[in-house]
Amino acid sequence: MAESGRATTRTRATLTDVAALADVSVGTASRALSGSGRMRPETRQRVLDAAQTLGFRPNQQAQSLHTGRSWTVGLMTTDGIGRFSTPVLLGAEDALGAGKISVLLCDTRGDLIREQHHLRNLMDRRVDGIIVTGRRTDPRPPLTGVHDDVPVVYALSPSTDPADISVVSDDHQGCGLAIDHLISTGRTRIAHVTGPAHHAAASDRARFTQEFLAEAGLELVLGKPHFGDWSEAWGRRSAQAVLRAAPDTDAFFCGNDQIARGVTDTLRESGIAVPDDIAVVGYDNWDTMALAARPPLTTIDVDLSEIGRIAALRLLDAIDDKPFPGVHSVPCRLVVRDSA
Amino acid sequence: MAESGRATTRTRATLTDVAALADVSVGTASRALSGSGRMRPETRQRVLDAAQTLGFRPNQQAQSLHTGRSWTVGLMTTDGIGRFSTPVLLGAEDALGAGKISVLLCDTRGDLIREQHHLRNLMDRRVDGIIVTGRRTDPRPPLTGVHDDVPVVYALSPSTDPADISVVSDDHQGCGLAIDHLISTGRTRIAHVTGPAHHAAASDRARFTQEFLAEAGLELVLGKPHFGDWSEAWGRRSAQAVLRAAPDTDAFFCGNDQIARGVTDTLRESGIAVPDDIAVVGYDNWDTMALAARPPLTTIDVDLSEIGRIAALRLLDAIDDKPFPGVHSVPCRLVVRDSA
DNA sequence: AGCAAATGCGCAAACGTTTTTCTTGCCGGA
DNA sequence: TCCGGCAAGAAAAACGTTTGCGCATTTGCT
Repeated sequence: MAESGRATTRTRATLTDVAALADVSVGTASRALSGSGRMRPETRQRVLDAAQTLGFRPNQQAQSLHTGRSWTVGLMTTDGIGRFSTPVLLGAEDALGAGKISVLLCDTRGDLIREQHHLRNLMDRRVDGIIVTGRRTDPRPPLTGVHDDVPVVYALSPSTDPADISVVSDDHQGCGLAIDHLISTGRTRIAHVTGPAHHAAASDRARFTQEFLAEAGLELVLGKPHFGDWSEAWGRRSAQAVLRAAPDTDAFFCGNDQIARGVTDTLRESGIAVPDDIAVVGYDNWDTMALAARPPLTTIDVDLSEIGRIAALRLLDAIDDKPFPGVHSVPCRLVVRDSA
Repeated sequence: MAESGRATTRTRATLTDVAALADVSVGTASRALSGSGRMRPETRQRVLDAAQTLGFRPNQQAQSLHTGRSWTVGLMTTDGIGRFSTPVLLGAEDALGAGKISVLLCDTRGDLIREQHHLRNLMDRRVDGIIVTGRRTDPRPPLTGVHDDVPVVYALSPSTDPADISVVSDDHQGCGLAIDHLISTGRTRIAHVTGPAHHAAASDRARFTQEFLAEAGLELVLGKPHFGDWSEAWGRRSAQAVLRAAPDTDAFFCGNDQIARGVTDTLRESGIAVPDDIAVVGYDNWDTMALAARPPLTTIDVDLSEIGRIAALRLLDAIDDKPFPGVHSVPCRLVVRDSA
């Protein structure tokens, strides 16, 4: 690489160098730097100075080899690093990086072979723990081949094994926020448009929505949720269909922001005022969608980075031999903008 | 973690264990497994069998400590892990993971303190190299404090130091694709709407666009590019302004897909047919935008994951002591959909 | 003054590999 | 018979730390 100017040292100083310069043994140097052990303040200072002048930084690999801790966790994301895993990942990285733990990124692209490959790699590197995250909220089978003493936390997609540690979004509470908001602003004829029924994120939210409505003595417009896909196009189409079949609808609660945006587009183009005539609530609080919609969407923020953060904290607990098994739910927040 | 069923071994087998089981010395065991050194085939087989039955996997930390290579590279992303860095990151991870190299993820959130913190961490971990990526295409100052023998590759945002290794998108060629396409489909009154003038991505593309038009004996509608921000709202507003001032405009070339989408929305709502009356070309090929627009956008694909891949390959070269300094441009692709 | 206790620090083992050097036994050739 | 050469594998050094143990030297107490 051999650029001239900006470099620091040509060969890195080792503890032996420091010890030599301070005229003590390596053991003493080590203790001086770690602050442990008893020694004359003057000696300690001499070591500190030596380390300073040599720009000494301990070799993590050597430390890890000795202590058995790598100060590293694996972050497996099962589908690319999409819109959902990214904030989770960042939340985790943030919480872990605050300590001296680094994150090894592994993307399996949903491929089991790749997952195994990465997993072996992580084991070989003696990671202290693993966080697994996926795009879907559907439960996933637990990782296989993880060594006993390496804890695993599942984020976003819980493990199918309830004895594992999982951190998920509280869809139930999220739907409650949305429905409460709509009802408290006087809406009673509420439609629910969402993604494919075979996605947990769609079917769960639909079920919760109906439960909350039932508690208020209401039921969905047309009696049932509208399953489709997560796209704007589906939002546009379903809005048309609902308007035709139930013109007195006064609110749409949508399974995600893209659908919600599609719905608002159809409404606007049909000359229906949002939220005056019909209110629209989205889900996810995906900025680019929610803010660009006309009007900007009132929506449920899933707080993905908080999920990542909690997952990291639970992992740290488990690494520290104080695991909290089970499913941990992270509450959502209602973000009120102009659409409801 | 103490689940019962799925585990493998309670304590991991070490090379010493393998050697003991095979009744050879550790040195011999090591050579048997690495395939180097001469020995009786029978002995080698005995070691292989022992390793197999014990499920032996070499401890990477120990290997690294000895060989001085960590088989690890740092991936520093300077602003969250946004829409731009993510594909770059994945491309890099893919190219590196193909070997046995793992990726350490560091997010600086644009904070210099954090950058230094992460950098020290990476140095302490003896990474073999570093890839730096940012959201903007503006050049960035080189990393400071990197040890001499650790190569760095800058992806997406080039380093201001031309002696560094940078991999960027070929904006010049990309603009050429767009303008060629528009001209070859008979457009001559082309407007350019883009982001803030102080973003290289905006000013560069604007300049290149004008150059290509000039080559064809044309110039921009209203004589100059329209700088604003990267939002749909700006796309909508500027489209209105352009239509008012230059009603004979027959094409919009936009600095990104969000602006392009805003433009198409305004056109559609003004009763102007896209692309029959006016063509629209975006930039970035951001699926969620380009596909959801009406009509779906013809746009320039920046091939971010290829940038990541190339960056990884250049880094491997440099790690291998065969660096190719300078700026490497990755060509864009024209994706033709329905808007032009 | 004399002895126990405390202090300061060096020595060496250990972590799990790889690699170099050294030992042993065997064979063939003079 | 003796020795050179060679093959197979053992032993040991090395990578850079941390840490238990023990040896001096100092301190404190009678």
